[in-house]
Amino acid sequence: MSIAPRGRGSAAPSATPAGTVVPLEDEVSPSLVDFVVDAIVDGVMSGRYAQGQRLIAADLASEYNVSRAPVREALHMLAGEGVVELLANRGARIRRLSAQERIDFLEFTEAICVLGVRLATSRMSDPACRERIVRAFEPIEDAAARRHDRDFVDALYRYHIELNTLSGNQFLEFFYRRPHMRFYTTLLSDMAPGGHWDQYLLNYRLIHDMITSGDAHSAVITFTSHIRWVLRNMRLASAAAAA
Amino acid sequence: MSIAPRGRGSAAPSATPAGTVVPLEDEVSPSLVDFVVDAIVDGVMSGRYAQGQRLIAADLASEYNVSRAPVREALHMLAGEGVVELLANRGARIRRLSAQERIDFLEFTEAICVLGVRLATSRMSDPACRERIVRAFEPIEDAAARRHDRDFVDALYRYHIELNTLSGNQFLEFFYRRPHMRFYTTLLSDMAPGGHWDQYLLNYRLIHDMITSGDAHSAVITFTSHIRWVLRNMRLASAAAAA
DNA sequence: TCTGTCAATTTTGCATACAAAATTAGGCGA
DNA sequence: TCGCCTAATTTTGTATGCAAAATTGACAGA
Repeated sequence: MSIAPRGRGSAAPSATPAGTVVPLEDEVSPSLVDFVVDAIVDGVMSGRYAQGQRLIAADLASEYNVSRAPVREALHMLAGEGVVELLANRGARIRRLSAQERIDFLEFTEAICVLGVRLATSRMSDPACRERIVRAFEPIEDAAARRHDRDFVDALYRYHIELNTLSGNQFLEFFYRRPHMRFYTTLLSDMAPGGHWDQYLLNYRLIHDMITSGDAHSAVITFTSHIRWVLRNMRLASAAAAA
Repeated sequence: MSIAPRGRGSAAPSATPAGTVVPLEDEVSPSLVDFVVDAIVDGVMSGRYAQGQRLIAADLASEYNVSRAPVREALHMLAGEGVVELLANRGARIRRLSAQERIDFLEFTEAICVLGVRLATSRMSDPACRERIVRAFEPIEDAAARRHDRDFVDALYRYHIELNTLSGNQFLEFFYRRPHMRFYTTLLSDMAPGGHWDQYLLNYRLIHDMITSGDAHSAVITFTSHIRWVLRNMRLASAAAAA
């Protein structure tokens, strides 16, 4: 586990029994709130916190060796992001997405990412941009070779971060980089490549080729078709599971 | 101004000088955090808080007659939403969007709303759905007749809320209803209809006709063309202002 | 007049205290 | 055994205190 920075207030919360993490002055001092936010997001990504799990402020406080105040502020921040949900008088839970909501989220993401694909593709005449995209594709190949679904979905997420950054649309970049997008995207890894690793990778290679060739229209068509195919698979799997 | 509910803690914060709002037990008691969040969002919508304005926690606390704790939690929540930005050791400001960021935001919104337009249009065979959309269009006509840009943009926002709700995509609905979408959309009213009221309204009537006719493809094309036209106008106006 | 410095003031960030709501545990009757 | 009631415990929501960072303001020197 990491170590909480320490700035102001008075000191670390009083009780510091045997095995707890002692806070130390690091180089810089981001706020404890940021520290806790990052820790919780990491915990969710790594699967340490499960969907729907209740988060007890006091437990988090002692785990990260801070008081409840920054923990509660962090939880409210994450609630604003949509990563946790706050129940009146009953604290915070990691937000849980039903299969349907995850399907809906992917459909939503398609709409967002299409914009990034379209705008970034029209910048491929710049070799430096093209190079960034080419490099961002490598982890996708790597994760697919290892058949590691979590890494695969994460690599796809990072690939689209690159696209959205190159798009030149600041808002798109800002939005896609926020923790909630990473959080929700991670939740897709349960369903994403499913049993279709080969076709999935083939599709993305095609998308990548279209993007790097600078043909925005074809890139959009190819990307959209791929996501619609994934959505069909997810809906089929979901219907099968219900029956 | 409204009145803060009161639940637990101990009581209202000690000092209650002459003209301050005395908290009262209302029917229900949503948390003070929710109360403050709503109050700040309302303040931003109504223009009482300006873009970039610094929000002093202690001032808000005494204004709403609560302590700083719920105010800080509310500010963190709004920071998670992207309505305010938190600067380290320097508190909160209402988020300010540059002209370029507002243009980028509209381009982003296009991508989102296209999904709602497409999905909702395919539901127009249900008369009840169609009726809701038809009614949601009336405030648009009304605001346009009054040439009231803020109301106009707000009516457009609500119209798209209806579309996104009818879309059946729960995530789209969830996302579009969040305060930050309303907040950012409101910021567009500076630039939105600009000097093009008549064409803008004509375009939206056409979009509305396409949607209610149930022709999803045409609805998407019409909507996209309209937003691209608005984007061109905004970019021209922005370039002209820079020169 | 402008600019830089330093003390006074303001404001933030965090820890802590405590009442009320929620949860848990234990016991009692069916 | 099961369900229900009540008391003990946990947990939340809010208020408050205080040290450090940021801001303000007054003042000296250019």
